[in-house]
This record gives sequence, structure tokens and C-alpha cells, in this order.
Amino acid sequence: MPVSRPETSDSRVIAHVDMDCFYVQVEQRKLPHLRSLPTAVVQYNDWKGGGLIAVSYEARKFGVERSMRGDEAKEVCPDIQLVQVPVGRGKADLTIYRNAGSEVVSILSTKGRCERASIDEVYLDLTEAAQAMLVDSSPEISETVREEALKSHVLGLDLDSINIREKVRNWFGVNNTDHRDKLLACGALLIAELRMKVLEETEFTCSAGIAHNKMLAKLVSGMNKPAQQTVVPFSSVKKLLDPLPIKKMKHLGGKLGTSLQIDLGVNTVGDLLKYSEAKLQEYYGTNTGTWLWNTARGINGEEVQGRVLTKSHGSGKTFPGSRALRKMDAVEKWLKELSAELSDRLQADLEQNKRLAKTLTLHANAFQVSDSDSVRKFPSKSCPLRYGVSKIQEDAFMLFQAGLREYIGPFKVKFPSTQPGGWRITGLSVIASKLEAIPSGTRSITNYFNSLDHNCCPLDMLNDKCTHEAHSFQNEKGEATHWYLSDGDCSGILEPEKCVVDVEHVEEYSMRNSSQENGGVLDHENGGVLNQENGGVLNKEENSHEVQFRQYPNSSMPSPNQPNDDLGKEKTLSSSECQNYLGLDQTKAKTSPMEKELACTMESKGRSTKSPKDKEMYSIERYFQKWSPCTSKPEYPKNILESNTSSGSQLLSSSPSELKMEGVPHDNLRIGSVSEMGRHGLGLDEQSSMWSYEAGEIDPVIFNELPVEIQNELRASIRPRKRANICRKDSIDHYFLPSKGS
DNA sequence: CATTTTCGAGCA
DNA sequence: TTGCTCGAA
Repeated sequence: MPVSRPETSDSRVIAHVDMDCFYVQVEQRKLPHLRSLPTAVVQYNDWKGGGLIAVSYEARKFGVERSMRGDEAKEVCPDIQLVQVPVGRGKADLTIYRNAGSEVVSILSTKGRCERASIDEVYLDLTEAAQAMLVDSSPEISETVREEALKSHVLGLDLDSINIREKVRNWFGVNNTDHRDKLLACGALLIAELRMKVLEETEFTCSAGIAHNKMLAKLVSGMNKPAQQTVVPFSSVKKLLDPLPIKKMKHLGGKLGTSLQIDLGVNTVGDLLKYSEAKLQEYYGTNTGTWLWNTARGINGEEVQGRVLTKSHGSGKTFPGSRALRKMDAVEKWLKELSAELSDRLQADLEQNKRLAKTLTLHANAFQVSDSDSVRKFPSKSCPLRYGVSKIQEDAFMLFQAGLREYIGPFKVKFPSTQPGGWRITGLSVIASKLEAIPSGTRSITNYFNSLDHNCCPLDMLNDKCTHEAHSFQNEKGEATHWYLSDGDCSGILEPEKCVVDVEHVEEYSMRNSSQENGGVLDHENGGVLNQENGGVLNKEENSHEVQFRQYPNSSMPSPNQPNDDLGKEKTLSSSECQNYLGLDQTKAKTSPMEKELACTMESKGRSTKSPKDKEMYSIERYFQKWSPCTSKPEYPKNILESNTSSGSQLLSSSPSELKMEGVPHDNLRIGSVSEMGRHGLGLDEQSSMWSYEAGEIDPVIFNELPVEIQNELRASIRPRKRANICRKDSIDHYFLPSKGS
């Protein structure tokens, strides 16, 4: 249920950015000949042509809709291009879309607090940037950005007016004396700039809503699609909401909305105004009641959460109809596939974001083969997550068996069974959650990253060599909980219980390899590096004991090595499993994480490398011209570029001469990733010199997810950027010059 | 039991 | 905390 939060301010500038038919765009970027053709993305296609999950706007004109089957789409649009979602490990693999979403986020997160709301949606809090733009006399706004902003749909302006362009221009101009409108106008400019930047660097178009809160921004972001933006001035909120069907509001599309319609006769948001807050609370409880009351009035205090990374990773698959699983072997096989994908994603998260998942959850759907429709819920089960592919696979299967016992237990029904009364599995998913940043030092960034290189690990000591990098992770008590190992070809997590290391050796090693600066010992406060006290965690009492499943909520959980009476399945550790026991899987990973990372960076750099000339000429409209069916060649007709510049130049600019202000460094230079830094194995001096970055050089996505202490240290160490050589003019009036006509 | 596969929020 | 439901995309 929604919870009502008080508005912290009535003049925030919030944007909601929504990618246009995102999966289609990702596929069209890969296959440019599909651009401008009616296209849809389907997952699987052996059953009725697959299910559509994204539909291009060209295809929508034919009546093609999401949730149609491929075959249905072909009926209404015979020429539709159906592209399949990549399949890996026998299931749909959404990785390319997730990564494409990250590309977008890394651009959108440069101007304010950023919340990744879904794979293709982002909220931005642009309040500070908008305020700064009002205070600053010389905003660096290019002509094309200004033009793009002027195409905004500003709600509440007289739409039947002959000259809507002029109206919009006036709204953006000084004739509009409402301070909040000025802030929104700045927001619209910022979003226009961001949308163009997204297009230039990713080739994706998006639409956006700009308003004073998340609810309104979200409501209108899809109102004008594709590739357009919509602004909700404060004064037009009521006109927007009153006639709006109640189900259009976020959170009211489901049962709550239906209840409002049926039980209260509320069909539009305006209808809701008739009910007092007390009455709504009486019907729906305190929180929801207040939320409804506020929602009807366009009041919404939800903050934009500064979160650009997902909180969990899940991998699942359904087995509908006759595909329902009926054998334990099949369940195990699919759990292995799902777990392998999950493990890959966890490794990627660890490398890219330095986060570890703490909990593994298994969920399944089952049904009973019988005439009676007793569709009981298969209980989901969780356990502490242990890194390593085979660990996750084993644990997932254990969790399934625990759930299964509970599921069939009271019914004493044999599973699996093809007999009536037996049960079948129609869905399986494994979820890794409680993702936490690796424990970070409170003192030094240098040590934080240094620890990744200079710390050694039990495995190395066993091998008597140090080709691996390692890093230990501690819990809140400072005890080592995991070791992260990587030698470039493989990596994994090792639990301290599994480390057979004698403590003297550890200490000796630690002494040898730690920095002189802090007394020869890096403690965990300085970046999770082994120290004498914490090294002691790996002591003789603890290092050999098998503490597995110790946190399971009930005793029904089987131990992995214990023979399972249900299945007669016995687990023994093969040599390859022993390797996995150490979180290492030599057969996997052909490309090192480093190589992958570099490849990724190169790719995105290459894509964004455009000549300055191209950049100046870019606009979202021109982008469409570029791909329109009539112009087969991507050309930028120069003659239309300069149209309308005279009117545009009056907007938010103190003088025409400033329009030429270029050469300001872009904020999008990236370092490959933080982990790349950590792998360089530099000495302290070299590292500290490497850390004097310019503000724009650090990928904000990475920056935001760093531990707060590190962020603060980074900020302090960042060289202040030189302001562009702009002439100083005071006051906001320079931004809101009267339009030519007045 | 043919939309699939994700994700997050809130509740008990 | 876990398990579950709801909502959304």
C-alpha cells in the first residue's frame, strides 16, 4: 500500500524519464535496418509466436499491443519485425537491456539525485540544479537544447490558441512571474539537455515528465511519446487531475482502484475530492487514507531515492501448461541454470559495484493435478547466500526441497507424480537480495583500494604464491565473513570456515605485505584488510568447522551433504566441486572480468565519440529525420538547422554572445570502473596521484554507490573544476528576458 | 496450469 | 527477519 509522506517543499523540481519502447530500441540499435520498421520484441516464439514485451510506435499504429502473442501481432500487422529476446541457459536473458539501462542512467545521474525506478525508468531530483540555474547568470545552454526545451508540452496553456509555440515561449520567458514555473522551466531545459545527451551517446530516445513531485512527473512522462517531454505547472495540477480516470494513477491501477470505483463510486481523481481524509482512512486505513486524500490534490512528498543500483537480482522461469515440471531431476536441472545465471550477475555486481548479496531466496509455483482446484502457495525459502556457482546451485536445490516438504507434507502426496493428486512445478525463481556494499574503510580511499591489491588470501598462502588478488569482508563485529578471490580468469567468494590456514602464517603474511604508514598493519577499518586481530578470525577453532545452514529458520532444512531420504540423493564432493568449494570455477569465464570491463568501456566510448560538428547539429527531431523511411541516408540538412534561432536566443540567456560559449569539458568522461582502479596494483604514491580526478572523470553511477566515507573523501580530493570563462551577470532576470513580442 | 520476468513496498 | 501480497513495467 502507498504511504503518505509530507511534502518537504512545494517547489521541488522532479522529473520522470521513461525510455520509449526500450527493448525495441535496444534491438534496433543492434540491427539498424529495423529502425523505422514496425518492430516488436518477443520472448520465446515456439508457442503462438512468443509473447510481446515491447512494441515500436510504428507497430502500435497497426493496433499491435504488448501482451499479444507474436501470431496475433502478425495478423494485424503482417510486416511486423519480431525480434527475440536473447536466450541463455534455456531462458530469456535480459542482460543486454539491463546494461543498456545502465548506460542511460550514467548520463541521467549527472544533474541531480537519481533513482532507477525500473529497467527503463528513472526519477531525477533537479531542484538544486534548477535553483543554481536561476542564480547563475550564465547557464551553458546550447541553442539546440533551448529549441528542444521549447518543444515541451506545458500543461494548462491554452491549447486551442493558434500560436501555441508563442505561448510556450512566453511561459518560459519573464512574462511568467511565478517562481515555481521558473524552476520548472529550468528543469525542462535540464531535461532537454539530458535527453539529447542520452540520444547522442546511446542512440536511445526517451520521454519525460517535469513537475513538482514524483507522482505528477510520472503521470505525465508518458503523455506525449515518443521523444517528447511534458511539464506540469503548479497552476494546472487541478485541471490535470480532476477529469483523470482513477485507474490512471500509480498504485490505483489494481485492486485499490477497483475498490474506489465499486465501493465508493469514484471514477475520476476529482470524484475522490468529495471524501474527507477521515472517511478515506475509515475505509482504507490511516496510511492509505491520507495517501488517497493527498493524491486527489496532487500532493506527494515521496523523495527521489538516490539509488541507481537494484536491490536484488532474480532469475526465474515459468513452465506453463504441459511444460510443468514433474520430475525432481528436471527441477534440479532448471535450478542449476537459474542459479548459474544468478551467480554470473552476482559476480558482475561484485566486480562493478563492490557489493555482496547476503540472502538467497527460492520461489516456486506449483499446482495439483486433480479435478479440484486447490492451488496452494508453494512456500518460498531463504538462506544465507554463499558465493560460487555450485554453492548457489546446491543451496537453491536444498531450499526447494525444504519448500517441497512443507508443501506436500501435510498431504502425504508423492512428488513427483503424473497421477491425479500429484503436484507439478510451473515456476521457479532464485533471488539474491540484501546486497550490501563491501565494508569500507573510514580513513583512506587509498587504503580502500589498496586493500584489493595488497592483501593476500588463504588460497595464495596455500599455493605459496600470490597471483591472486583477494579481499576479505567483515560483518559488523569485524569478523571476516568472506574472502573475495580473483586471479583474472576466475573469482569467487570463500567463507572463513572453509579456509584451512594456520593463523601464524596469516599474521606473518599480513605483516609482510601491509603498509608501513599505519604501523605495518592495515586493519579492517582501513578497508577490510587483514590485521592481527581480525586475522585471528581465521583461527584454529573456527577454520575447520562446517557451519552450514546454521541460520535456517527451522530445522526442516536439510544439510547439503546429508543424505536426503526423500530422494535418496547423495552428495559427494567431486574434484570440480572441490574447486567450486573454493568459489573457483576454472571451466567457466573465458574472458577475464578486467577484459570484459575494458571491452565494455571501449564500446561505450566508441559509441559516444562523435565529432564536435555532429554534436552541434544534433537534435532529437533530426534524429528522426535521420531514420525516417524517406531519407535513407543519415544526413543533417544544414538549412533547417538555423531556423528559429532568433527567438530561441532570448530564452534564458543574458546575451547572444554567450550562445557561442563552447569548449567546456563534458561531464561524461568515465573511468572504466572503480574496480579497475583497484586492480592496478599501484604503490601508495602512485595511487594517491591517480586519485586527483576532475569532477567529471568519475562515473557518477559508480560514485553514488560508493560508501559514503569514500564519496566524501573523493569530493575532498577532487580538483575544483574551472568555471567556464563567462562574464558574470547578476540575477535571474537575465534568464527570463521578455520575449520579442512584448 | 499460456504473459514472462523482473523489481520494490509494505505488512504481520 | 521471513514470507507473502500487491502493484508496476
